[in-house]
Amino acid sequence: VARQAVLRAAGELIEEHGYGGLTMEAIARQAGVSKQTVYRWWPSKAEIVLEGLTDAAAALAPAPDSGSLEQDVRGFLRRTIAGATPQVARMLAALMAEAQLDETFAQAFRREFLAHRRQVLREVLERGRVRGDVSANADIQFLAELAFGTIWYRILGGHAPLDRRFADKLADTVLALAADHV
Amino acid sequence: VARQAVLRAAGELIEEHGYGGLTMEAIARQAGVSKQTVYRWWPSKAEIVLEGLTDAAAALAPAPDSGSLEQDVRGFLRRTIAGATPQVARMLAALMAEAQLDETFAQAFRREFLAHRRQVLREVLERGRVRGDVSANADIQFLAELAFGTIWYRILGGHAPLDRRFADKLADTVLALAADHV
Amino acid sequence: VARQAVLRAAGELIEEHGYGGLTMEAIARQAGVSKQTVYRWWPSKAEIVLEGLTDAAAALAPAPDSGSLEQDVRGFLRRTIAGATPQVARMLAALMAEAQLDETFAQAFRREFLAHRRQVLREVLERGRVRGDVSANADIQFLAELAFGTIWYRILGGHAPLDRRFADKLADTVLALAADHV
Amino acid sequence: VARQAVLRAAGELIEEHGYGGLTMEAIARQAGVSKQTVYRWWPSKAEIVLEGLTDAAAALAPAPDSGSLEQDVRGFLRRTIAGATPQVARMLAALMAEAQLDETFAQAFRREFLAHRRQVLREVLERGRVRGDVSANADIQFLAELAFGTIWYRILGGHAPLDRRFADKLADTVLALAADHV
DNA sequence: TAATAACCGAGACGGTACGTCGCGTCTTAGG
DNA sequence: CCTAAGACGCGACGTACCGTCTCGGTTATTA
Repeated sequence: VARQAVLRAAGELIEEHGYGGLTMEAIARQAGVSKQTVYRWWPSKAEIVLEGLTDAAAALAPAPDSGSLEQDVRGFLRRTIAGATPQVARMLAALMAEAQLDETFAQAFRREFLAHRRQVLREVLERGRVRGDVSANADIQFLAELAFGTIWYRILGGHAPLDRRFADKLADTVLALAADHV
Repeated sequence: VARQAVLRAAGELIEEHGYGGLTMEAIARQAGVSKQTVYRWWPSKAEIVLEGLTDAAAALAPAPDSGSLEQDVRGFLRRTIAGATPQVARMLAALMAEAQLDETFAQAFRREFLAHRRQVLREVLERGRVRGDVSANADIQFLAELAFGTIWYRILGGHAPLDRRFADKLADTVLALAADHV
Repeated sequence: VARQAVLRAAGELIEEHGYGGLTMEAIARQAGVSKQTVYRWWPSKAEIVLEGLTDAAAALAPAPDSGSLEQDVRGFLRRTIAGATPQVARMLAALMAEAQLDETFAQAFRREFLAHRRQVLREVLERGRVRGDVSANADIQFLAELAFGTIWYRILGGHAPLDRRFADKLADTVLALAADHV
Repeated sequence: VARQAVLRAAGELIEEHGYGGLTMEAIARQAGVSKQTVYRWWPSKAEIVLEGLTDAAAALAPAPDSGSLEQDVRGFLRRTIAGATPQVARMLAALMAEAQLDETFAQAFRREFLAHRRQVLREVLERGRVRGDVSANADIQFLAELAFGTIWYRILGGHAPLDRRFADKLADTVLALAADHV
């Protein structure tokens, strides 16, 4: 349907002008669709971007239990960071920005996106704790914040790349702290 | 002059309606000042908020050399986080959001604010390295990202408080990683 | 549509505050219409007034051939002057003023309004010349200027009424000069 | 003093951008004078233009009694029209426009300028009446309106030059009507 | 010779209107 | 029925002038 055209148009426009230059009018124009149609399916441009991103992120969602904490954590962070291609990173930054501006969207975004991602990592670490690979002292909630915080900081700061080296260094750090070599 | 009134008005309006509800018109109205006057001194609302914040942040700027790495790091993070009162945190979140929307402001903000803050922490750690309190293996740049990333994540996510417990846990973590007990 | 409301509002505001107090903002407000809508249909307030006036002037446009020069001239001037009610006169004055201020509008106004009105009177006199009621010596172009000049002078000067006595005196004068009793 | 600079600047700016593009700010800037100084001496731009014009018009003011009606009338109209150089004509048009926009200025302008000029011509014709060169039937007030109306029409319409031919034709017309060869 | 006043430039200031842009809602016509 | 096309009320944008208001820095007397 026209939904695809809208999502594609939104992606192209973000690529071109950044989220700041993104407007419902422009999306409709670019998609060759009437504004009414856009509003029929999404309440705000943030939701459009969120859906576009969800599609792209569908691949990296699963956090399978490989039996090894290290492999689980490293795999999760690698997949997470690999998924944050420049285009996706821009969209994520846009959503985080929007969440600061629009309290309604903020609640949805924090609850359904940020908390959910933390939850996945926490579950990985919980499994590790059951197996004894995570120290009883380790604050799993804090470790999840630490990991995602560092990732988001690069996404938003744009001062360094989101590459595999970064993913591995982050994994090393999380694993070391989880093992409570601290 | 009228500058004070504008800064105060901006603070009040952010408090009241959030940054999303902040407009140049509203600032001018609230401050009892003409729009022209606002534009005379600041090119965008982000710059107003930035200046308001800079004033508030002037106090926590110094990172004195206490002779002890732990004291320096803990003190720096405590002061940083203590400075991020709810009101200040909202402003910081607003600026980070604006930086995602306005490439011009982004450059100024990233360079002059984010990079500068990292730099202060890096210098603390460099001093520790000279004294031998920081391992040669430790990646100081990464540690700074880790610390600020985690702080920003709480600022932007709003899911947990920016309190002294948090500051201390973060300090513990950074110090452990710096000492390379990993 | 909203066009009618705009034209009516413009008329009312001119009536109330004069053309000097007429603004696009006020027109939009008075008409209960958005500024965008006003600008969608007219490039300037002068064009709005011009259209409002054209509507009002539609009635007095025809200059029928009655077979008698005197009847044609007298009829034309009577209808022209009768059409310049105080309200219409104020609008005409406003347009003439605007034409002095806005060169773009001036060209349209002079060509499409002033020249056109002169043309109608000239045609009446040309018909009279063919019938021999207008002397070969008479300068028809000049007579048209004379007639409209005198009318406009009263419109702009506001020192004397635009009544039937005036129309008839003007008609007498034009006819006498046309007959070259001079 | 600075008054001269202001008057000169106003003239230049009208020449360049027309009265519509004339602003107090621009006059002050062009004259190298502060706005305060401009406001110290004139309440509005119309008054500045009026003064500039009065200076230029000082020469053509007198309407001497030559003893001959024809010479008086022809001389008066020739001098009047010769005084309306393109630059002066633009200023006159500007003032007439301003009078339509600003009721306060309108009263001054109509009373002190328009009425006064008509008065001069009426006096010429009155002298002619005393001498018997003007018919008892002639409406002197109307003749003055006719003459000035036609002149103003050319000034405002800009469709034909204000030259000596025009002045003479107008004089012929007024004289013929005055003599009541009608 | 100094003080004192008149005048000046510079420009900040509170306002109002400008003309444009995007919002989200609505109506209309057509496939 | 879903769509494109786009008019519409709304409200913020950033700019231009308005007329008023200090603020210092001349000149040009007057004491």
